[in-house]
Amino acid sequence: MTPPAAGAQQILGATQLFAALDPSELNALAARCRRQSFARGETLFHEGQACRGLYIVITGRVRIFKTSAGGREQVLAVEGPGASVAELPVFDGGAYPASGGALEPTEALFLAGEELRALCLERPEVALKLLRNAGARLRRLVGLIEELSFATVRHRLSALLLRQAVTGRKGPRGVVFPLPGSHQEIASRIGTVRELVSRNLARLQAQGLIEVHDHEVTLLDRDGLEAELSEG
Amino acid sequence: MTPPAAGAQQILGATQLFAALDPSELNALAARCRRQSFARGETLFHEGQACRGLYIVITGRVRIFKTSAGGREQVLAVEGPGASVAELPVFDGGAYPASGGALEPTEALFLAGEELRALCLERPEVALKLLRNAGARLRRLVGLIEELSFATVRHRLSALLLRQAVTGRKGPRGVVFPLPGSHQEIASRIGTVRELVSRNLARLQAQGLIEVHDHEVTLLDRDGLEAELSEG
DNA sequence: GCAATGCAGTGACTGAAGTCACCGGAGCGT
DNA sequence: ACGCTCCGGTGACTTCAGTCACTGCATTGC
Repeated sequence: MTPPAAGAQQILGATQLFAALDPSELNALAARCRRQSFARGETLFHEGQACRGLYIVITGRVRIFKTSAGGREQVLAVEGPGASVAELPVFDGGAYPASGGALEPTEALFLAGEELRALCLERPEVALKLLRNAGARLRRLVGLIEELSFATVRHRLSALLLRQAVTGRKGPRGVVFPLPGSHQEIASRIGTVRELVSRNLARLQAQGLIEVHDHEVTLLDRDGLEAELSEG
Repeated sequence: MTPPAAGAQQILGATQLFAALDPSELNALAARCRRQSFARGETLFHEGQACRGLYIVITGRVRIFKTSAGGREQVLAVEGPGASVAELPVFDGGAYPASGGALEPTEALFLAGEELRALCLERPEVALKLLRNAGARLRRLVGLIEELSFATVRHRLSALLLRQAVTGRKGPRGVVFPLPGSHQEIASRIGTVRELVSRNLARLQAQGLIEVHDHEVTLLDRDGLEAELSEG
């Protein structure tokens, strides 16, 4: 809960949400933000808490997740620098629908709900950006539903790896990229448990589609992995 | 594709989205809508089509669904009179993320995307309403993800019945309400197949929790059914 | 009346998902 | 060095989900 940061207006101006605002508006907005720091693993907000406002990620990554009665977690989204988190519950007045936690040491700006609503009335462009964001978010959630409903764990894992591969660098035997977290974390992203991630990674490796060392994946056979997605 | 209907402004004024507009604005908006009719089972729009605009349901019900490669369907939402459908893809410029079909003979107003965006800039309250709607929609999708990820078919079916029960009337032996569609339709709502709906309904009946005749369900033991939700 | 169609029930089976228990290694604090 | 915790791997097992095949029943249309 540090005081409004110097430089907050630059940060805000760099987010796509507020890019349309002019410097004086950014200044006014920045004055209303609080800068907050979170350690790795720390929680920004809990599912069920009344929603006070939204967070804008400056550095680090935030994961949004649900927890089951049995302790399993399902990740709904992972947001990095420049993204905003929990803008939507701000508008329907309810509680946070899920929890938000820092995957890494994270800096964020917090903006109270009223401020954002007031800004939307004053500058409708901001509301349009929010709606655009909401649309994108909706798409991703629908994609997750599709995967959970239609695809096996192996499918979902393959799809995750292929998505991750676009961030990778080219190696001698294929694209190389880091595993997106521990097996546990991967499991909670694709809606399963640790053991199945381990087994399915082993299986994909046995099929010669990928190779895993440490936490580095080499994509040996992209077409083969893509074929995993279509078959039963 | 009938001409702008007389009475369209009354219909629009009755939706929560446009309730804030005054009569002259409603009139202007109504002039821009097209009234469309759909037979039971007819498709309003297909997943993947470029999104041209949104629909406002007048009468009937519309289901939003995804189709898998194997032909299975997953229902994302069912919207009735007064609700709007596909407002979100209007704002992020992409294709419809899912298909929309009429569950019953349905009348709807179609409003082109540009009109809605223009209205949002002119009357930011409308944008706020849209954001509120989006929040509610998000909540429902997150709830679906939670169910798919954590709950068994029996859980999901029990939850659906309990949700449905609030619309029922009181009978001599418990609340009575209609099954929400065929087994096939229920299956696509809770993300499974016909046979499992049949079996699980039979099982709940054998446990004495419900009774099904024709398409009428009698909820005999609400607490027992709620207990299904919490256990493994 | 008779095919055609769509809906519901059920038995048998297969394969996927998840659980439990246990092992071994890496990193950390004391 | 020691214990602690977190992570990964694996075998054995149970339960759940989904598929296939077939039956019967009602509706509809010719």
